[in-house]
Amino acid sequence: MLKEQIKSLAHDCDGCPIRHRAVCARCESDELERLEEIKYYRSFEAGQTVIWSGDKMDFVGSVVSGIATLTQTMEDGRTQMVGLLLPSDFVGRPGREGSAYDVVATTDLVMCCFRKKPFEEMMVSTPHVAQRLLEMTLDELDAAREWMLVLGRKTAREKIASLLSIIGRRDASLNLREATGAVVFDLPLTREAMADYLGLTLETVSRQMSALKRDGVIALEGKRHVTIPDFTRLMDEAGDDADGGIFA
Amino acid sequence: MLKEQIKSLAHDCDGCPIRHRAVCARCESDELERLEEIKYYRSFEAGQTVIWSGDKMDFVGSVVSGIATLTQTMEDGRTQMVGLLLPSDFVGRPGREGSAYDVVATTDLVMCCFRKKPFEEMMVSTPHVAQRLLEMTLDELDAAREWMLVLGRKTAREKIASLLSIIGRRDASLNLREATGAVVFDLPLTREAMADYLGLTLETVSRQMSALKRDGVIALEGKRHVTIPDFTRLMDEAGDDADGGIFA
DNA sequence: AGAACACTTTGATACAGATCAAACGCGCGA
DNA sequence: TCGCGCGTTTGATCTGTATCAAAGTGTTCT
Repeated sequence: MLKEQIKSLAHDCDGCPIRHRAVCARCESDELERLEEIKYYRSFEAGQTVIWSGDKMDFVGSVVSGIATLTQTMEDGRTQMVGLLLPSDFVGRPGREGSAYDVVATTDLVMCCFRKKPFEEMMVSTPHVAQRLLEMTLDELDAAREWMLVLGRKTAREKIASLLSIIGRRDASLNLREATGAVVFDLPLTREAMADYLGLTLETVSRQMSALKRDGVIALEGKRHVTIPDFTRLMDEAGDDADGGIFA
Repeated sequence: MLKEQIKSLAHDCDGCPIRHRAVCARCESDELERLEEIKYYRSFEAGQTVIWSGDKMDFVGSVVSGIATLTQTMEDGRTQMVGLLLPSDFVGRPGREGSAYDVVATTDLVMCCFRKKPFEEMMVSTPHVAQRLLEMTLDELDAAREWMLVLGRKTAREKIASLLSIIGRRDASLNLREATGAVVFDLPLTREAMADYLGLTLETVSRQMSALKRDGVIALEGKRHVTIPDFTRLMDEAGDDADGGIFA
């Protein structure tokens, strides 16, 4: 059924779900035509590795649907997630041969790819692509730095609350909000992936999830379906300034 | 004497020490002239705050000499360094009003500034500036992600070794290498700043520095002058793949 | 239905690094 | 010269999270 998804959106940027948020967001229709010429879709199943760290990357691209992770691993197996790729996020670095990270599909994944060489040429000739990529890279850098504060200075409980608030914020801005004001979403990550994100062990993640549930900060249905009755309370637990930008 | 420094390099990009590495690196001479028109120098003393988090930033700019830090602080005072700014590094984000971080001069500091509005206009009209800024931002993102692995997964000893190896690598590539092959440099950071960089307490930093010294991984003269007799050994202690790219 | 498997929860214990506390060294101004 | 202050070191103790271990849940395959 992945193949079906691909067929359904093949070669039509106008109907593309990420048209207005990805690298191509700023492109005029003539620029878009040039991109269409060099683009192609690839799909990956949940768990599949998209790129191995160190491998030569001959393409760059955008996540169209699904979720992928960027991880770094030490020789002894310790691993740290360094990026969480959601639809519209960009993968790969123009001007670098190999990937510095493992890219792994967390869910079934569809990517819109461009061969690297032609894309790099477009970067020079099409300022709108380069502009948008700069903007996206700056956003990613901001996110990485916020994450550094989480990794370096927050307690396990605060880390979990921070992660839930990041995911909840994103989902709230797009779709799922209950009439009551509660935020509801499905966790796209296993306990182990959450641990890799936060620099914890999966046991600690599990314990802190149980604790947040016991304290009424979150409600769980099954292991993955999360309800946040009071988002401000969650932000509080995350140690973030509760300036509540989301609910403005 | 800061004023003297400023005078000595005022308005002459050709003699600028960061000419070939900063945002202006790719500029042709006509583009450089346009930059010269909107640039001005500012100097800061060690310890001075360049920008407060949340403040409106009406300029962007490059570090010409000295060192500055980017830090984030929680309400209760926990702080995490999220960037270490060396000569040629860029400060500020085109397209954002306020700064998300405190920028503090760690040593006496000279910056080459551009008023934000004209600089943003140049970003559009001068592709070489935008191209170079993208490249630099991607490098910073890579550095931030390497740092995330350090913060999330490394032990205190590995963290210290990682920091020393980062500073040592930079200095080794520029200048100070002994005939013996040893790397020698002055630490530009206090123990407290190192702790903020690494997500540790200053006591732990001090203890691990003592331990590395005791074990012969580093030698100290005074508190700040560091000698690394065997860089590969240090990389080992940092838990990094000792693929020794520096000494290639 | 039952077995096999992946993911998760919970418990007992160990330990790295935090915290609290004291003292050291050194440059600087009086 | 003294003494003050800042950065640093070192010591004693505490604690949050990792580690080791076992059992629970739910899903897929036969």
